[in-house]
Amino acid sequence: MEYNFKTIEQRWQQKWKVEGVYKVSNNASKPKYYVLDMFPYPSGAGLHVGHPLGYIASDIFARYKRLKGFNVLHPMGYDAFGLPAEQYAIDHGIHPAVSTENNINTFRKQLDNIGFCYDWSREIRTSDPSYYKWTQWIFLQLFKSWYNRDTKKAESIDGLIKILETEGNGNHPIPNPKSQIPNLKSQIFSASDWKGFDEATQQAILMEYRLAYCGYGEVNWCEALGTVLANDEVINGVSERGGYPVVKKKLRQWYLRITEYADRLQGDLDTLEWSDAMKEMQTNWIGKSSGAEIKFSLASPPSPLLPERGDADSPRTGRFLKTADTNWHILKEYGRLNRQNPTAAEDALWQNIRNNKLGVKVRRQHAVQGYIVDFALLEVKLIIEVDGEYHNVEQQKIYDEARTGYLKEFGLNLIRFSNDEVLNDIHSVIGKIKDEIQVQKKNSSTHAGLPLLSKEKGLGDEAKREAGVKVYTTRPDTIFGVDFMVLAPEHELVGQITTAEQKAAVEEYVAYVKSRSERERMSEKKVTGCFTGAYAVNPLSGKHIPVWISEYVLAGYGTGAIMAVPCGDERDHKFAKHFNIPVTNIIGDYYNGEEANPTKEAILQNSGFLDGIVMKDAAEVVIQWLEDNEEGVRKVNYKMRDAAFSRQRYWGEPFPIVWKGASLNDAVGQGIAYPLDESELPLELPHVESYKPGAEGEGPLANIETWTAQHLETNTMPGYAGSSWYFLRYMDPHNNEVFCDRKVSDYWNQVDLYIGGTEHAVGHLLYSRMWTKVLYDLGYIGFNEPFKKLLNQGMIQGSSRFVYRVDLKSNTSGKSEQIFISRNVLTEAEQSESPGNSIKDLIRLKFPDIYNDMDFSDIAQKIDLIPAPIHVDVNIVDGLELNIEAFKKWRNGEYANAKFILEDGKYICGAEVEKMSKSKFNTVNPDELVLKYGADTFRMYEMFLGPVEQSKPWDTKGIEGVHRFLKKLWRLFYDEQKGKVWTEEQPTTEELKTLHRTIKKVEEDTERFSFNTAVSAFMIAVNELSDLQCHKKEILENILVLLTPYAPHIAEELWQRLGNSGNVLDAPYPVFEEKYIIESSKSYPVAINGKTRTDITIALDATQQQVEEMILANVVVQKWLEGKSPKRIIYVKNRMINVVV
RNA sequence: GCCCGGAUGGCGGAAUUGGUAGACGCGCCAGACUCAAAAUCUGGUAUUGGCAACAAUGUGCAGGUUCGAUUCCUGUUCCGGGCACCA
Repeated sequence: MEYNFKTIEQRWQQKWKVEGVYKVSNNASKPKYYVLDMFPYPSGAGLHVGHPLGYIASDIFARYKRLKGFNVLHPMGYDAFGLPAEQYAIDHGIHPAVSTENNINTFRKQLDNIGFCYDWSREIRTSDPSYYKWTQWIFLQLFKSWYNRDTKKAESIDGLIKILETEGNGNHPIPNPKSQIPNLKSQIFSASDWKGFDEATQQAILMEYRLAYCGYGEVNWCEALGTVLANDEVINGVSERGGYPVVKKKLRQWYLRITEYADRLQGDLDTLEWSDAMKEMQTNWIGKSSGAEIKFSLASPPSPLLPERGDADSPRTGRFLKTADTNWHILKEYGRLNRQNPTAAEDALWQNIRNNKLGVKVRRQHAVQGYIVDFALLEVKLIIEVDGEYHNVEQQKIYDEARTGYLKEFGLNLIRFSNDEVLNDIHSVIGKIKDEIQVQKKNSSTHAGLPLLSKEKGLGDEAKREAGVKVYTTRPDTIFGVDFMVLAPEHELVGQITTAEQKAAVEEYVAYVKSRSERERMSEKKVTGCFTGAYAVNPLSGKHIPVWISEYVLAGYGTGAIMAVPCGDERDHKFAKHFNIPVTNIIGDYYNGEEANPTKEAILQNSGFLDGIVMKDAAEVVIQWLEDNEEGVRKVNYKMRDAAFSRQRYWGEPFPIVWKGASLNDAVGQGIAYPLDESELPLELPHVESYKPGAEGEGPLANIETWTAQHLETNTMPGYAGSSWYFLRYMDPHNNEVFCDRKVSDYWNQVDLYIGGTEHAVGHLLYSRMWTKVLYDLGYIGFNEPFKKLLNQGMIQGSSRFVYRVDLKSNTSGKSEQIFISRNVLTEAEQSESPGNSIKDLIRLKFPDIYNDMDFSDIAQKIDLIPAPIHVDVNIVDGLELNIEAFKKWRNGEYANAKFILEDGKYICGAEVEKMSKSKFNTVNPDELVLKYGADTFRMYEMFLGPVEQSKPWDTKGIEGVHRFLKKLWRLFYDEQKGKVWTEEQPTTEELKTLHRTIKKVEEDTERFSFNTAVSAFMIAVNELSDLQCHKKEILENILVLLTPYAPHIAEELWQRLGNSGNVLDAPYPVFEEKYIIESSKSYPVAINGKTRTDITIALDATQQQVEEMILANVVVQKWLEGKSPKRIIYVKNRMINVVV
């Protein structure tokens, strides 16, 4: 009786399906376990052998957990929205819904072949309206929420509105300090301000808080194709298809405010059982760093007319009567001391006006125009003084009046309160201040001339210039080493600061950068940049430094501007060298003049008051100085940016958003975004005939009149929308009331084991973590991390085969000839002095007729003589030998008339390991292997290839060995001639030892996902049992249970044949017993000086002394000792013995 | 460029905590069964030298720590993945 896998596998697959054995219940007394595969995108190419690797691993583990008594959730479905289906629709005119459906059917058929234990009653598809209804619903929750930094969680936007109505936003500033809202003068506003705003302004402000918000972002715009391109569709600034130019274009986009979650996404990594590498990748992506944001004011270039700071003797220009710099610092120091020792009245007032409680920033003990004032409200040019009794003295009154008058001259108004007023009637004091603020605000438009100065050192006369340029640095300690500044070319100040002479050069450079992708910009080794003509002033050293722009500074990172310290940063150094900018050395011998040194150990030099301090200590000193002097602030920065959450595409979830309030003729996207009512969900994707983008680059939905007439959003959601929460839907897939019943998600909780590739390290895995946290904050689920344990599967690579073709064209007949040269013949020719001539000679010898007919004077022909490799289908190559007959028939006989130069009568192909892909003709279809060897063999072979986590090339050849193993297993039960051979005899101790060693090994290996070694353990067990001629049911049925997760079909068949009732799927897992494998002695390796020379068998309970005696008596050891006595004998129990001579 | 992995016989890989490098399988070689082939079974197989016993070398490369390193450290080369619109 033979092992007939075809019948066996079909029978059980059928039976399991009919009996619904994989259907999982949401309430069971058993403990739960949730095993999930990463959501597959059903591509048109179908499965190749690389795809099922992770699915087999998860299937094994799910089955193993089931045997161990768990209620296991193991679902599967499809991430069915996506770009490829849309591209296919553009190319072939087939609606994405149709091609996706077809692809899913193929996918499913292929999966079923392999015998997975998915509960298909829970299947979901993201493109199904009953699914994306809930994707839209969750989007609305994001839209209707904001992140409260005080409570550190997402909360309803209604709560925020209440706060704004009662206290303004002083305690909850707008998350993005760079945001600009029309009609809003200050980022901070009071409750009454808020009430005064019109609907559009209020909504614009709320948009700045929403977790899903609308903003503007750059996309790759290809004018010629009239479409937005993905990054990987852009190569060297041109489109991959067609090679048309691609530029950056600003388009309205939706975003997720994932940056608000940066800290939690970072911190909660500690609670996850993910590989360190994966955590590290997420950590780097989040990119938390701490340092300082430093303000550099802008200066005109150094010139005789405008004195350098610190040049006290120079005449001051214009109306700016300045305190000499030396005095300025003294005043600041006084201010600092005063702040530390406030009077009772000062403190009382301070507590009532700090933190923007007035809607205006208030500074205490601030130096203004040569005086220290108690409180300065610079935005509204208001000074508040709180006076003690001595101000009633006559002399002081005169003095105070003079001071008031003096400040007034500068447009500064001063109001004065006595200590008593403040301490006894704070409310009326606050009221007076508020009134005064209003007056000042009204007057501000009439005050001509003076800018709102935050301090008295403006050289320019524009507010923007005075505002200066903020840079973020993680190395404030290097501040004195700053030799220049670099802005991102798209930095908003570039246009304003560029001088007339540099204008043309800057514009040209900005245009160049616009054509570059972010990736290209970061990987560029060549140094490029352009001087703006502007200079910035280092706030610590006063030094004027040139301001450059360069592509290596990205607008989205930090402030979009860096202070360049060439002696400490490699890129800055290259830049300085390239543009001949002098380098200041602040690290002494640590800098060799050739290379930057990013050390933190150096003792600072050339660094003003920092001289002599070790760099790592200096950072703190600098930050302190910056904060004390209001030249900068301590800052935690994240590299992570808010996630772009819209696509200008058709095949994705529509946004449940309507734009209202703009005039009727306005395009969609103007006015105010309002959410659809939840009862209107799902907002179904309309049918389209064309997938062309809208006129301004919007998605195809912009072309549908019925859509735009309703002012519905024309963008669609990106691929990761549906996949960010799908693991929740599997728990409760048919619920029409909620996305997932809270009771059900409480039962299933987190995904216990999540299996998928590292390519999702930062995309999908971060987004779904964020969504989970939002849903948790809003109380919809009870856990804040989706995937407890993560297992990364490696890629299965293809092993490509190449043939080498020489193309020749006849001069006389115009006929072309294709000659294929075998790999090693070609190698020989290539290694000769003149490869071209060698190949010519080969052709002359082998095909004189062809040779004589060709004219080799043609340059093109000469070049073509060096053949380029051509991919050939791996299925017509045996090892490296090409099947020439099959090759001639390949591709509809394209190579039917090919000529070959062979070696030993064979054509040997070239080989290379590459990504498995149809275009490389190196794909292997699992269906064919299952047909030939069966699903059980296929499953075990995929596992046997090597560790799941590791990438490895596919080689079909080894599959025979696994198949042989299963046949050998079968023969323990049934003999071809004799039929049934299994017996009910009692097992021997040897047999029990094999069994229990196997139980231990397989169980341990499965637990640690070392499936390849588990397969090998099965092989060893079957080999041993064959040697022992063991056919005993008691042993064999245990092996079958162990095998069930790996080869379920054969295990079930034999289990039933042994006369067991019930499915092997639910059999009890064998229990390992130590007593069967205990040994009394062990064969120890004996090394002399670390080199193994012999073995000695020693009792396990031997003492050091006994061992030493045995060792010294050993003949081999004596030989190596050569009469000397050993220095030391190392005896590690159960391991080895080493004799040191 | 930056971040994360990986590298062990002809091939895939094993060695779980620093302790016999190469388990298991493929391939290859030899043998048994057979008229023959397939299938199956048995034995051998890191490299070099040697009839053998045995010896030397050997885990990408160069160093280091250690009685002992595939394993830990430093540097380096090559290959794979990611880098924000592929999913």
